[in-house]
Amino acid sequence: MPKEPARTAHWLLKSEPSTFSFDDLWRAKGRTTGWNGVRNYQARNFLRDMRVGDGVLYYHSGDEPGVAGIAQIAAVAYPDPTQFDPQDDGYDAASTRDEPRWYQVDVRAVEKLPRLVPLAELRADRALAGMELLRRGSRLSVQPVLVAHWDRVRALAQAR
DNA sequence: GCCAACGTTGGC
DNA sequence: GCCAACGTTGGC
Repeated sequence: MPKEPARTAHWLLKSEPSTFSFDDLWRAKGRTTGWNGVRNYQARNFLRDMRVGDGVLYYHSGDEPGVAGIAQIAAVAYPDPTQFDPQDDGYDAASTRDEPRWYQVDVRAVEKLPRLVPLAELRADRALAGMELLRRGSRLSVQPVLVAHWDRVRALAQAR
């Protein structure tokens, strides 16, 4: 069997900072948390494509939308336990432990950016044209990011 | 299988 | 508060 080609993937994860901000992740035990609660099939499928070490742009939605920090995938997908908890918002009565419907990964904070890179600035940057995040009405909370866009966002964070 | 109604996300 | 863009639900 041929060896798998070297693979570096990059992603963007959205979070409402009032729910769980990048600083919350930074302060978490091991700077790591389980990314649970995803209940969208497309997003779920991306979660299952993730590998340990993949890069993550940590995006804040809400009042001050923008990229807040850099994280990485710390564990590949495993069943999201909240789907089995009737008290949880993400409870899914149709999901079974034998065939779980929803997955999560572990995410670890790796780098505080010198500043939050505002969404408006991303939109204004021609090098980022075509980024999923910038599509009108884009709501997907888990998105793949092209390496060129990854590099560009990180460069913008260092600018000014 | 179609589609209308409804709910949610999230920017502005 | 408004609205665009979906995803889901349920009737038929």
